[in-house]
Amino acid sequence: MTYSYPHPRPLLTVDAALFGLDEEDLKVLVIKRARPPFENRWALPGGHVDMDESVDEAVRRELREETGLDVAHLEQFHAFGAVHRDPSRRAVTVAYYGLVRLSDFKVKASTDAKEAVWVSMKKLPEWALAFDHQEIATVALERLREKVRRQPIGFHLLPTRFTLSHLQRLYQVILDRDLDKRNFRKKVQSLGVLKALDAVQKGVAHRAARLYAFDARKYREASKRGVDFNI
Amino acid sequence: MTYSYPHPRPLLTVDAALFGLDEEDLKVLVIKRARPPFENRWALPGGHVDMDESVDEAVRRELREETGLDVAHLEQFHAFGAVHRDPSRRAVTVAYYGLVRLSDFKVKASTDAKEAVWVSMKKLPEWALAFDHQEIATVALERLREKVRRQPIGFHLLPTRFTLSHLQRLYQVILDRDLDKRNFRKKVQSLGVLKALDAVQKGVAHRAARLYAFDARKYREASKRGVDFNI
DNA sequence: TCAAAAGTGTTCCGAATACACCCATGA
DNA sequence: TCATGGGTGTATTCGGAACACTTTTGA
Repeated sequence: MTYSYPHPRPLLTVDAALFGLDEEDLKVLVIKRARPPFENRWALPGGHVDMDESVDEAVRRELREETGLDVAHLEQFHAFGAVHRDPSRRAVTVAYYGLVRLSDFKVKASTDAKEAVWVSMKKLPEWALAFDHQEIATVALERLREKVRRQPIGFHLLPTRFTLSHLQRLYQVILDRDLDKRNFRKKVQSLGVLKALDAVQKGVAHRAARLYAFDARKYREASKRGVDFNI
Repeated sequence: MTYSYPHPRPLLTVDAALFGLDEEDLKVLVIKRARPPFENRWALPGGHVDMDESVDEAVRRELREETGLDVAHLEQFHAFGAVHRDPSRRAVTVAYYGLVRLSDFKVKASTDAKEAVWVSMKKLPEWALAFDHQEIATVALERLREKVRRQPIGFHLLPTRFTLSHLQRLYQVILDRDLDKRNFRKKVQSLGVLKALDAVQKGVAHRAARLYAFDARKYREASKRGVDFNI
């Protein structure tokens, strides 16, 4: 069965730069391609847009199929449409970035056959990603940087219970600069989207820090009246 | 001649919300469709992406063909991919917004056969645009609002020589709120991207205002070190 | 002389920044 | 007892916001 059209059509795909944070760095998920073009090379997860699904649905389906992940925050940011970005055919891709809790992912990864690796954004060039995927990931990070200063979406990268130091480290890694501890705590607590828990860290070789959780209800309220997270 | 593929492919199009400012309001350009679907209805300019051009090139070509315009600032902002956004076929569009100097356009419009109208953004619903074009125009304006606060791209909507009151009005119309005259002048002049000309308005029934021009060289310098136009 | 818009400074307030020490805990 | 990170407050600076009157010009 083939499908014919009076004019040639570019292939329409979706790709996603999924970000995760571990002890080391901000990571992006790449998977090994099973098929040409770029067979056995590393690429961002993604695939074709089918006729009976929206573009947003397509990227969620592909992520489910290729990573088994449900992504906390997924956002379209740019369409990449250079003529030869895929050397083997004309393909235009709509790109998304997503935030993943790495603590969740580690479990699911073991149940999935696909070869998937979290790569430090700093080391991305060494991986020589397929297509224009390095550019896509780089632009994705730029957009995440902008977004994270307007909305506290960074929470989605952390475990559900986290310390203020974890949160500060998250912003330092994304923004690639140091933040003052006292000012950061003042600011983040003034947003009123954190819930202090009656619990502290366990198993650390120093004073245990209080645990906090992201309060989704307070956040939605705050979102409406406009959150300013310009740290 | 037809073109066949092993899987069905959505049609890929581009559309542009071109903004212009006149004495009355912020306007968006709509053109009357010559062909189905939505024949004789109003729609944003746009069309198919050809195989031998990038998506960015496609939108510029379509604008040239349909409006004869060269657009000062043109920026991709979102891909719209709902399944039934085009009721007659599966089509995904990459949307752009652009800024046009209406003073220039008026000349060119007369040399062009196409039926094109500048519609006030406030009256857009009355025009019942084809497809999801009203949504596209609305989102475009939201993005323009955000952008105009980070980069002084608004200049592209004004004649090359303008008064500070013109500029203030521009921002008031885009942001849909009043601005304080003294604060606005302080702020915009502190950006250092304006060049005061040795000329004043002519033919006004009140004190003539000084004319200014946008200084592209100073702007590029300012852009590099990061412009903050948070008025 | 009147109407209409041009042009111009100061005060106040809130937010961002800079900055250093003691505390609790487990090893 | 020591190493490690947790936790806390104040003073200063800067930018944003509020605010009203005089000047110039053509009709």
